[in-house]
Amino acid sequence: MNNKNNKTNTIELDEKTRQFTSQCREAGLKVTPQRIAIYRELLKTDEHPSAEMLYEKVKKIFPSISLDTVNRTLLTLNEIGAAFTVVGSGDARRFDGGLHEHQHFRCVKCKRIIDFHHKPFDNIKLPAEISEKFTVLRKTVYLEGLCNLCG
Amino acid sequence: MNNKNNKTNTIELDEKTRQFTSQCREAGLKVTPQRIAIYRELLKTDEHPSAEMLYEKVKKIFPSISLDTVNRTLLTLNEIGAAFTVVGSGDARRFDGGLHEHQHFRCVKCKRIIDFHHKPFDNIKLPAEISEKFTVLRKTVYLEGLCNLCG
DNA sequence: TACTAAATAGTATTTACTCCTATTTGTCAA
DNA sequence: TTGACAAATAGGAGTAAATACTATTTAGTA
Repeated sequence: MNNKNNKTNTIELDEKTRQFTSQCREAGLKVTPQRIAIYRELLKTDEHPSAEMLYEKVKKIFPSISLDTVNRTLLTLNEIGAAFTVVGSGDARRFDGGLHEHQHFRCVKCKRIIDFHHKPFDNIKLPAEISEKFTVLRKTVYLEGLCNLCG
Repeated sequence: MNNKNNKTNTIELDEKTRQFTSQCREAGLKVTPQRIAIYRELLKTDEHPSAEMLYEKVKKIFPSISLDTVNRTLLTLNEIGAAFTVVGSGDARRFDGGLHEHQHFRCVKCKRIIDFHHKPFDNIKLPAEISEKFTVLRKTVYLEGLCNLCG
């Protein structure tokens, strides 16, 4: 292993880019240099960037690219499964009276957050690797998908 | 049971309000009617409201309340543990190249998202109650806390 | 009852994201 | 290879969410 963290090395990156190109064509998407650049910048980092963060990186390659293009492209990648949005990110902050132990299911379409309770999820055991290194304040099982009304 | 979902009935609500009052005083916070109203409106719903949603409700009681007050108050409640923010909500959308199966730890202070991988978390078994009712697209164990740099 | 620190109202600003439109470009078929 | 067309992009405008700022009000207390 000569690559730290989850970063992708050059050979892997080129291979992934080829796969990505096919994936675009299969999905009926055009293979634009901007799209490739955004994809590659995303793979090159392990910092889970926002659209804004990637925009700054891609701008070094395409100085005239717009933030909207970066954002739209990332959402498109998410749709074809070439990249993912970090679960739970990107929505307005929501609050919870939190009276009982429970877990959340979030509908990606209508954005409803629905409580459910499954006892085995109440006390998840963390690996020592994590609990030694970080102060874990909250741990939960989080589900996303389509609710009964949207599905 | 004559209360649907997680909604709190009147008796419970009054009891919770008393507890909340003590909790404020213990934390050195003033007990203002606005604060009480916000807290009670939060408990009365199971829709996991945003600050904006609660603002609309509380405005019926205090027509001149400001959105900022609602938002600040909710963040304060979260700090003293009288309410909770829904895990993962309230931040800019973040993306992930998602090359390998992994889970996320999010630092609440610096907002870094850190990957970790704990095999037992890869295939969580859902209760039938959920998988029958909803189309679950993603399921994950999500951790929040303080990272090694902020802790 | 009067003082003080904390909280609030109202407004302004910042940030994240989405929408709109004219222009450009990748793809496909002749 | 070229031309047509749908898709994608650039740039800017618009919208929503969250935060910051400041003058005023209020809860706690002595």
